[in-house]
Amino acid sequence: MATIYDVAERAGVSPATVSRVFNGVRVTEEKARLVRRAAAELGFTPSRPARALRRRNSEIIALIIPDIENPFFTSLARGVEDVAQAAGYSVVLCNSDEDQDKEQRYLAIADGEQMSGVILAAAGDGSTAHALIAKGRCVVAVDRAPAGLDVDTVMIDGRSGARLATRTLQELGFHKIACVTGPPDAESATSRSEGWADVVGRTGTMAGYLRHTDFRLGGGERAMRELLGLAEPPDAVFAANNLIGLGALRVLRENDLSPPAFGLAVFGELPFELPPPTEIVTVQSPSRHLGETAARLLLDRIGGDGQPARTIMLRATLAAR
Amino acid sequence: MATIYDVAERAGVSPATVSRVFNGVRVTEEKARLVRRAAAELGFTPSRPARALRRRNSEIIALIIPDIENPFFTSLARGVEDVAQAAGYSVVLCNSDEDQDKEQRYLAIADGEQMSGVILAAAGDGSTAHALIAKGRCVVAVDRAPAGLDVDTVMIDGRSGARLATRTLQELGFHKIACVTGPPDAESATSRSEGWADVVGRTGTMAGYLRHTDFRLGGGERAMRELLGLAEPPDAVFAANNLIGLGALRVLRENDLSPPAFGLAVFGELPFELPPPTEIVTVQSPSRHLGETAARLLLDRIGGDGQPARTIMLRATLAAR
DNA sequence: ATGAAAGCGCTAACAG
DNA sequence: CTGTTAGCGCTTTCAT
Repeated sequence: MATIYDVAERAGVSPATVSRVFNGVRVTEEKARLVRRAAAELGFTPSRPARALRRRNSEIIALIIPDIENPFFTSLARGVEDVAQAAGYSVVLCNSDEDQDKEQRYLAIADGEQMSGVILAAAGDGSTAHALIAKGRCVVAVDRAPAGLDVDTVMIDGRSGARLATRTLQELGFHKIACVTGPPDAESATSRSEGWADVVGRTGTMAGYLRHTDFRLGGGERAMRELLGLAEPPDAVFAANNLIGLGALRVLRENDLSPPAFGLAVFGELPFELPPPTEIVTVQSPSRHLGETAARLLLDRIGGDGQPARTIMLRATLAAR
Repeated sequence: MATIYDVAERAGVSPATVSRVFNGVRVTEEKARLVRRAAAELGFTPSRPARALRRRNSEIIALIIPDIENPFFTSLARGVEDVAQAAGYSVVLCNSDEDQDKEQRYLAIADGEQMSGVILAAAGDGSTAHALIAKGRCVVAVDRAPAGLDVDTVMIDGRSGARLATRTLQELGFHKIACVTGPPDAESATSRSEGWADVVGRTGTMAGYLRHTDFRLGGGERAMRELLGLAEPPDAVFAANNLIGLGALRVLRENDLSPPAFGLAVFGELPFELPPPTEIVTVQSPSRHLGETAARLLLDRIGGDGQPARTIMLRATLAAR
């Protein structure tokens, strides 16, 4: 492993000069050239740990997401990555697997690793980030606002998106619209069911039509089965995320109730867009944009921006059908 | 930021003892307790850069994949993660976006960051990894064997899987079977088209039925359109990966040729399994297993295993229909 | 503009 | 078993 000393010796300059060249500090063009050549000849790569140790900051940002197999989060990750890359930061993707312990472990790593900041899509109530924040490290919450965490937050306006979806189902002629959403302690879950309730509540068909489950395929299947088993089953369902929607769709098809025979509205993009024909009402969540925005906020903070915490709401839109 | 010196002082021991406690080296239980308490009180987290600098190794492994939005790779990532975690390693996920430059940049980071090793699903011919290997760092190739890179490699036996898929189409009564595969310089692409040729070649219908494109949705669409435009179009197609398959499916549906009217076989799992009914022949690639195996090989190497490079072939299997 | 030198926080000999 | 000490490779004053 070549070091700046090796490079310095070979180039006939001091280590400090080598460091300067690699950090864009002004140096005579001639010496710079010498240094670059020597570095290339030696296959020199600066040691990031050494630099991080010295500067107490690693130019890495951690992105902690609860499910790497969910296209919503991978798309979000792309957004983060694009912005971070452009600013010279690397992104470490951490998959918490909806597990608070794993999440905590990753937060500890982000801390110990002296990473510049963390973008967190929290599993559960995400209280685990407090320690980091207390140490003055930059944290941005995305998609899920952990209870009582005073940080910049980027969210999807779930309530208005849910209203949009539910209203569209009504316009399509459905009137017994159920709702399957995520766990009651997740803001993203409750805001969406609230949007649904805004539209459907007054019609008085709420009894038993609201289901909380997990944001996964299995949850959607289970809830859909329960709904179909009701004495008076619904004629349509609003699924609060893509996986729930997919699970519901599966159960519907099993029961020969494919849309549009049975109304289905889904919050969030389906993977790769299912091949048409799809008679499904889709509310596109701007996942990539969400990531870009979160990254930008985080970079602001890393840059020393000290204003009070902001919350940004991104609106979901009806996909063309 | 508390350091081991702060902890040592507070606990009334030497810094070395603190270090020992945090590294599982034997220390009197009493002192250990003292240290742990002091550390907790100070909110001490060991500095990973400092440790990495000193030990010249960071207990991080990089996983470089060409497309984070492809479920094949996210599933592979899960496999890597599970094994690495269990061994106390963190995984850094890097998305090269099928871009050699990005890939190179990530390899440089992995080097500079003194990461313990790299698992690489190379974009293109991946020659870019040579420098790393020359420096004696551990590299394992996965899914794609970069030309002339002498490292452990984990692959899917694409040829036999492709044979399986093509033969199944034949058994279903299709006899003009086309093949859409990836770029000719990707081993994963050519091995699959070879498997297809093994089965179909003798029937003499090869003329114009083999298409090379990229491993993406758009590539599948384009190739499928071309195939349908042929004077004598095929009656079935073997898609060499999931995205190509999805693209082909889209075009088929546009043309009212949904399977099973037109035969479709796909190598690799479709996202979340498309909701049934699916009349598609699917050859499941053991993506997660692939990741687990690669991680295990890498950990072996990191552990100092010096045997000659191994190549492991994992077999794909026909999914139940 | 450049060099000398002092650490950043930790680990690993080496002594005791 | 424990403490002392010398760096790991880099950045960054402070002089020059």
